[in-house]
Amino acid sequence: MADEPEPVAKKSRAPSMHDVARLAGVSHQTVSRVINDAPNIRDETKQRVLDSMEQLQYRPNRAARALVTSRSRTIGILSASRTNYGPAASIQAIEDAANAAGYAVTTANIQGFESTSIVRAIDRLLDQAIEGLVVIAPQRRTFDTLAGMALRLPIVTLQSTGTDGDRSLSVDQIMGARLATRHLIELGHRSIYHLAGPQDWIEAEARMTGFLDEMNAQDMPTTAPFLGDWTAEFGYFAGRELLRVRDFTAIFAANDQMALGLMHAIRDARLDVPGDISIVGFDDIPDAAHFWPPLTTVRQDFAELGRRCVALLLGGLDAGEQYDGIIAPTLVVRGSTGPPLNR
Amino acid sequence: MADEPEPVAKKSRAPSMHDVARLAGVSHQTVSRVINDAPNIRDETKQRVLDSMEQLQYRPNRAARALVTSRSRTIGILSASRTNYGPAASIQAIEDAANAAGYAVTTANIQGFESTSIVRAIDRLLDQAIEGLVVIAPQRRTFDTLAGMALRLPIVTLQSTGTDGDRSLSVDQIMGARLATRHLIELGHRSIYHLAGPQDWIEAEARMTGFLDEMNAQDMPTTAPFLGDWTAEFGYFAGRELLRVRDFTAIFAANDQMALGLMHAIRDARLDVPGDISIVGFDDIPDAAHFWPPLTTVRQDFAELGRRCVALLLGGLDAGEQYDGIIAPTLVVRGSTGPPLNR
DNA sequence: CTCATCGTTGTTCACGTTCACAAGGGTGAG
DNA sequence: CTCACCCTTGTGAACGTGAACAACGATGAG
Repeated sequence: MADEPEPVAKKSRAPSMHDVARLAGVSHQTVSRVINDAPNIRDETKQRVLDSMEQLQYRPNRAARALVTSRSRTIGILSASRTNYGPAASIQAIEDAANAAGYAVTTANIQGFESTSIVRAIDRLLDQAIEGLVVIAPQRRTFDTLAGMALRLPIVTLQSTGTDGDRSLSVDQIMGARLATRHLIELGHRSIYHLAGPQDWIEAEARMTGFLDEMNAQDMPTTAPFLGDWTAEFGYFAGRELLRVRDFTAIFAANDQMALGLMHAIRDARLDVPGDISIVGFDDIPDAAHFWPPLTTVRQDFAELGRRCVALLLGGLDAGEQYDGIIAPTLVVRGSTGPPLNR
Repeated sequence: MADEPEPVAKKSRAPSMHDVARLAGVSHQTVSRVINDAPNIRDETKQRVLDSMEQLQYRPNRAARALVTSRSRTIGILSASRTNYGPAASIQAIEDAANAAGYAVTTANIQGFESTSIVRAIDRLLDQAIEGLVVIAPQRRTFDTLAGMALRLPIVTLQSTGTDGDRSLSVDQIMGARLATRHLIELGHRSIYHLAGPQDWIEAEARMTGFLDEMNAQDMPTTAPFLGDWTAEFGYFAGRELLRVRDFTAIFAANDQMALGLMHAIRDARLDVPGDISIVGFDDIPDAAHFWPPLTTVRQDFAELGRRCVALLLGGLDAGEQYDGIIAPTLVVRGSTGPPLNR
């Protein structure tokens, strides 16, 4: 354990500001000024510092900076089911935008359904000293828990909650659902089912609301929606159930995966889509155009959503921007819908 | 801007160890010992500290800890195309496992195809002072760039690179491809095409190798594989191209999305899957069971992969475990394959 | 020529934690 | 009774950075 020679490298430690300063023949504060490009530095000095940084492969120590400024420059994302296309695309976009703004991103996933799992996830984010929180694809319970924790953080949610406390930003799910429903009605369908998302999910509720709103607006009789779990698997079994009665000519599924499962069940019953039954989905995942038949669905611009989300979060608390936080979805008509022919 | 009263709260600052220490009537060091549960603390003292922490809602300051220990307890993930199911599932699993071990995770995404983009992504991770790096779904170029940067970090890649420098862990892509190919041969197919992934991708190469190996092993003639881009869209157009000649009875696609596109093109040509043409995919994404027809494919256990990945990274450098880093994939036979009937 | 001012750079401290070491009190052996 | 030792706790320094303030030289006005 005696002192070792260590000819060139002084320590195995990463170079610090002081090392750069020494090499450049200035004080560490001057180096700091160069890094944060403060005004009033002589060009020649600045260049010398930059050269030294380059030569030493210097990297600012984020922890030290965070300590002294008490700013972590980190954004937290709280999400559920991040293997689904929508959340994944949103996370991606948020991360890109955050990085561009010099922020890092950490994510935490809600594992189960109990609220302890939610608390744990938020705890992990708080441990990271996040400066802002984005909530993706949430369930109502998430918000209740969040509200109960009384966080002192800017929070943006990617789905409108209806509550006023936090700012939200979302694709207008209700309008999307109305577009889908109206499309079916205009094709001549009179008996339309809705295969909804799970109870308690904000998005599922909004889509269901949109469906019921439009049906009522057009004086159409409605039946109670089926509650699903977003998976193709569930769509398949729901389809088999529904086909026992078959008192409908169209189904609006709350997402593309369930629509896929539905179509599977319908084909199994030797019925035709859209001849016997029309199907509309929601999300426009990349695969939807190649389902059989290609799926009519509602497109959400996840990337745009992510970008605006970060802008909202980092743009500070400039209110007023709060209410253009709604992005209009568009209907994409493909082969899975048509007039109710075989009846 | 005058001083405000602030009756109760001394500062708006978060409570620190000293605050806890003062409240509990001990020194900050004792608090530190409680947090890191060091031995030799009287139970009564410990409890008093815990109570104070609870009362003040104390949270350790990660930045301060990182500064003094020079350990960030953060793992970096470098990924490409994280909206795809495979990478997304892997990231999820890695994050869960890392969190369980008390580590945080940051991800960086390779945006384009130039190596500057790769360098930038790694730079962002290094700014976070990551202690280990996981590389997911990489292209060869990623590794070249990585090697050029000579990082002093433990690196684990989720796909075998063939190079010895870094430790890798992977589903055995070659074996998976052989399973798929053998299945087609055993069904009686003699002319089989391979729709491969993009050039330069490790996984794509491995699957192609597996395909060619098995074909050669069984003395089957092979044609040059088609190179795709993983998307259903490409699969669709590739299918249209291939069907102009139609000198084959089966196609092995390098992933499920391309297989989906292929089946779309085949139906458009009024041909039957599997009657006219059999299709095998790769990945077993959750939707694959509900494609039409349900897709025969190769299942990879992404979750297991992620778990082992973190174990490998954090388990330190205990060599010897290095070579059980291969997870066997399994073939899942569904409706998209059958004997070549209509010929 | 003198003094104020501005542009540039340096000095010192604080952030919240862990580490190395020291100090205090109790216990047991001789 | 005394001393050594262990258990428990405290003290001071250090990590790398940014903020506040000070200091220095040059410049320009009077």
